Amino acid sequence: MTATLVLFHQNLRLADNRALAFAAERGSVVPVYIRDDGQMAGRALGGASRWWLRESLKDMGENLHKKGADLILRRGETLAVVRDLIQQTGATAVTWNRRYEPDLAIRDAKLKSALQADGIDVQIYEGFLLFDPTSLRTGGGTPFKVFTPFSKACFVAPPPSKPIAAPQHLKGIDGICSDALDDWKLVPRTAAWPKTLAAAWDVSEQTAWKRLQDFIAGSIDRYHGDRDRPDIDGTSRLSPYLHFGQISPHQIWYAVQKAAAIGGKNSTSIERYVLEILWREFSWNLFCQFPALPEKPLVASFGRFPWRDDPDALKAWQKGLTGYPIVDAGMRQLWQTGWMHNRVRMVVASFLIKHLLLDWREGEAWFWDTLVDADIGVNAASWQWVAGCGADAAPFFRIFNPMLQGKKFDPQGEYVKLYVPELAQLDPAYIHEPWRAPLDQLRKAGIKLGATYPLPIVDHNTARQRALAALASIKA
DNA sequence: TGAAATGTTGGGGCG
DNA sequence: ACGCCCCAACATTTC
Repeated sequence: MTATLVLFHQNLRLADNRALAFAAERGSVVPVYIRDDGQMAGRALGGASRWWLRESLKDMGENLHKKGADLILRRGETLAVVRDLIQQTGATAVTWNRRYEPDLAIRDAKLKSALQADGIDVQIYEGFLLFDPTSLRTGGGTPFKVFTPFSKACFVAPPPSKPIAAPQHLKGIDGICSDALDDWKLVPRTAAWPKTLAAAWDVSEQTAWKRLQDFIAGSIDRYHGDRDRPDIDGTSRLSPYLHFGQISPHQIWYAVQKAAAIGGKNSTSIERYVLEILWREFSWNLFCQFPALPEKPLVASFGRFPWRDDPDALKAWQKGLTGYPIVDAGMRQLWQTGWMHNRVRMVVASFLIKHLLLDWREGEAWFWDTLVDADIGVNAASWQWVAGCGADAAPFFRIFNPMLQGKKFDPQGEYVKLYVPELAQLDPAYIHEPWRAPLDQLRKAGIKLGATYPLPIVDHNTARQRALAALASIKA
């Protein structure tokens, strides 16, 4: 029997894991998660992600143990750790699922050649993305910068590989020492956070799969209409599982395709959902082509955009104290649950950038820290999209009106009431613009604007004009 | 995967 | 019957 090291990064699952399957077939399996702080590329794991990672490793460790192999946790420089483990286990092969972050891909390529020079067999498998970002190109051979043709190219590309089952059994190796997960202190910075996150999420591979099945059996049929409604549980909420790999996009792709083939579901809804999965692919495609995506606006003129410096406004946004209920509800949902509904993400992002004129990178950094689904490629591409400086972006002048967005997508104010409880007693007619409510209505609802709930930190019309003027200033 | 400003049309009230 | 105004409803343009 020959031993194989399986390096886990983001594909933290047993099913549809080709690296793990390769190792299992080959002989003994040594599953390893290496915490290499030198590989953070200047960006440490966000707070919510630390919590999710800890839960993921716990769950996957248990699942691996049940199959017969114990997960080894190590901290240190990757090559050194791998060489040490090779020596201890006699492993003759190392395998992992491919990483796409441009700088990590370079590191992995170096690791591969270093190990090969040691005489080790190295196998790298796909898993995180459906389509190889380097292979999808426009007719002219350039990277896609527009979503629609990109998605069309996906549908005519060679189909993604079909998901495979988890190995039946794993043959482990005893006596390899591992760090204790608790010693890694993968905890967010506030003590209360893990509790609220744990109340919102059950982090396991099994849950991810069940969530997908439930979604396909239920709300995917109404996805087209409900996906924009934060007051309705109309989305799959798979994003964090997809980021950490409790589920693979391949599993989603084929499960949805199967449901479509069986029929009986609203086909517009199914297509819409698949397109959302492809937005994730598109984002990573962009990130692979433009490694500076998280830092640098794709549209060069935005390099001279007159962003304001206003720590108080930033803080008000982060805490959900802007005085605009739909914005505050979103920011508080984020803080409490590590997740925010997609429609509201667009609204709060537009508000930060356009109403407050704060740099989209400030928002990106906050999302990175607080989202359990924080994903560098998706986060960067999406913030640039809202800011109007990204690929196929919403034009900058598309400024969301928070009152209209609230009325349109949270018509009864149920979403606002849930996350902004100080407004819960207010007549729904005024819930998205409490400053317009008659005084007696406010009194009846126990609201004193400026005391129990803030007045708007900026006036909508004034802010809108200011944003348009700022845009004009960078033109030509 | 906007919103606001501006333009156009057509019905109805009314002198 | 006619012109005029008002204005909602819709369309187009502009930001």
